[in-house]
Amino acid sequence: MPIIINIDVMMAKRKISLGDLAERVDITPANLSILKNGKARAIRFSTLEAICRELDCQPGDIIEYRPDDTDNR
Amino acid sequence: MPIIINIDVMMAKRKISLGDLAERVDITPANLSILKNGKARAIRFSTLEAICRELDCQPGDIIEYRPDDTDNR
DNA sequence: TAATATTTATCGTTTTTCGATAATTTTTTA
DNA sequence: TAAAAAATTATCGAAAAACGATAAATATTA
Repeated sequence: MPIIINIDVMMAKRKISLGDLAERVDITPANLSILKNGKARAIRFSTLEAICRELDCQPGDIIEYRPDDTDNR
Repeated sequence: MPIIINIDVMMAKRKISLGDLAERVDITPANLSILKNGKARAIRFSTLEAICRELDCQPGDIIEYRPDDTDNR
């Protein structure tokens, strides 16, 4: 799946742990971990909003589309 | 909800209609319309991927977090 | 105004989030 | 290096939501 989730960089910038971010986003650490590590297949905008709010960033900072090389158009 | 979906700009850039984009993304025009007009509450990464692929853009080009003014942090 | 495109709505099915929880693994710290 | 803490992974069930199919309404275009 060439949608890449990268929350780690912003977390490092904000110096916030997964546990703390989970608490502020109001989601369990287990579920945030799943999302953070690219195991989720979708995301609710309410969750995305909370993450962006707490990390003070844009969706584009944590979600990337990386076309695979076979997909040249 | 301060997550703003803006697919129109990229569609205009690529000169593609909603119907055509829907077909290429393999989703019904009705559902793409819902997504495009901010009526959806979530998105599957598979759908986001297909949209980015067909519009040749990044998630950040079509999804924006706009904090509301009461939300000053 | 007629044709076409888009939006809105409803229903049912399927998918997926997410909580709760526990176990496992990794990382940090003393 | 051993213990503690944090993060990851897994499972189950409930709730939410995507999405298809379809039709109707509205808007746009020719």
